[in-house]
Amino acid sequence: MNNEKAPTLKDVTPRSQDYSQWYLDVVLKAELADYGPVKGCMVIRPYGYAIWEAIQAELDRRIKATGAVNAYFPLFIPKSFLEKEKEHVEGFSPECAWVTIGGGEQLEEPLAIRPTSEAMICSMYAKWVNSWRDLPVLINQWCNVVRWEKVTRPFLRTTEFLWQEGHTLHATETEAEERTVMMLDLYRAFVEEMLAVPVVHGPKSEREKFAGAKTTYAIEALMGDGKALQAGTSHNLGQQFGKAYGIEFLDQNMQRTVPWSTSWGMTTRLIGAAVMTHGDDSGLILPPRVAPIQVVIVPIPPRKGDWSVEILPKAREILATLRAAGIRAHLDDRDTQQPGYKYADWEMRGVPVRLEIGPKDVEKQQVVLVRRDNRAKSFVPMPGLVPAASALLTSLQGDLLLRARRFTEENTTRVASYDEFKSRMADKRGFLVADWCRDGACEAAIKDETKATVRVIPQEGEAVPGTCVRCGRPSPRPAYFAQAY
RNA sequence: CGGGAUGUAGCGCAGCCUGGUAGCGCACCUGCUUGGGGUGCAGGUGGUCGGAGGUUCAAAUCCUCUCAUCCCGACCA
Repeated sequence: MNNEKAPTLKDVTPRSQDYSQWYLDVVLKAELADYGPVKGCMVIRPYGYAIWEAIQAELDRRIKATGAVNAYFPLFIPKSFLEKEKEHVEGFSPECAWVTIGGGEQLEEPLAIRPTSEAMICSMYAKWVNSWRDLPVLINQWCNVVRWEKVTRPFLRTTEFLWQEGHTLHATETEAEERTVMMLDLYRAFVEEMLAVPVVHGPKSEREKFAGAKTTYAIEALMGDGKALQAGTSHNLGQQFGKAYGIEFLDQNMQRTVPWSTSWGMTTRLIGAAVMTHGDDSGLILPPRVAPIQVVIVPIPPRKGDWSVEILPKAREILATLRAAGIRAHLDDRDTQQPGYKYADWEMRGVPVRLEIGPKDVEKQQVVLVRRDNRAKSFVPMPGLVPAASALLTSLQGDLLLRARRFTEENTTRVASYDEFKSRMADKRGFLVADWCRDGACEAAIKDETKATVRVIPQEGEAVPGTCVRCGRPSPRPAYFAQAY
């Protein structure tokens, strides 16, 4: 049952009114992050960092399950290292931060603060790899990187951000391509299962690919305002980096061979993706699997007398029971706030399930459970609490994905004419599925005229050739277009 | 990096035009009260007015520069 109407948080801009202001409001007021003293550098506060930790824990587990291991490489990259791969340096130099002074003295060679670690890691690989027996190399790193961005937004685009970057070397081109696609699929599954964010996936256009890559694959999610957000990338780097950094191995035929490499990463941007995908006018809605608090217990004091006599002990007992069952629970025992205030407060923070325990419930040996997404209320007998709470969390997780998927589908449109493309992009935006000739000039013109870019070119299913929505030349299969974050 | 806006207490704002030693609401602290959707009352704490320089007897207020944030455009996880 759906109870009271959503009380609008008086301090959060309604999502329907101003999406981007709403986003900033909830990120700040739910205490996920705060602005630091340097432009584009945010502080990730404990509540936001706990989400990142949940993401890290599971993503790390899944990455290791593919055979990769973790390592750590230096933050500083000598200028000459970065310059070895031409396309790569051209792509990244505009957003590089440089250290030129150390210990009070001018450095002989400037050091880049890593914008990504291909240069550093490949240089080390050149020392470590000699034989086909050394392959594959499958290393992942969790770290921070810095990219000097002009326009920044908390989590979505910050000057410094946290991520994982995997870097692999393979003896064959096929194996590298398999790895690239495998990691993309791992990312897709992770984002859908953990963050309940549905994505489209496939290779990028030439124009949108990673600097120096042969092919870039990406997952892209559609946000509530109809703009697409790149949520993860996996690059097939071919032999480019191997050649540039002098990596060679002796293969089984005693031939000196340059290995094929890949790299793949996901970032703290995922937190922004989850916020934008699921939130509502009352604030955040966190997917249970990454929510720092899955169940918040709000004790209701008796009309007369002391809540510490009966209510609080019961609430503590419930807290212990839930925690023992592996549910991340929190007891809000602040006696300075009213229950109603606490409801609004925890809703704003996106806690998936609220548990109310008051005099009436103690009497009836029950608790009240309320879902964050639709505020549906259920009365649960105390003995069945753990299974009921678990089931509620599970179904909420599933429903969030379904709801987001429905939204994405409803805002994905197959367009046949450029007029339709333009009017649609000027109006509701969303994903537009359109045939495209693969010509970069045409792509650039589309961006000029509609602000939309090629997000991915999905490969599954039969290729149905068509004609380019803009110029009419042949198109092997349609691409997904959207305005991007 | 261009165009626009903003910056005064933790948050939201007034004061600036017309210079004269800083105010309101919320939050916070104390006490009582209240408690199943943001209780109420009373009393209190807190600000070198984003920063630097200038004009002036005197600057939150006028001038210059600078930094940050937001919005709109060109480049990017």
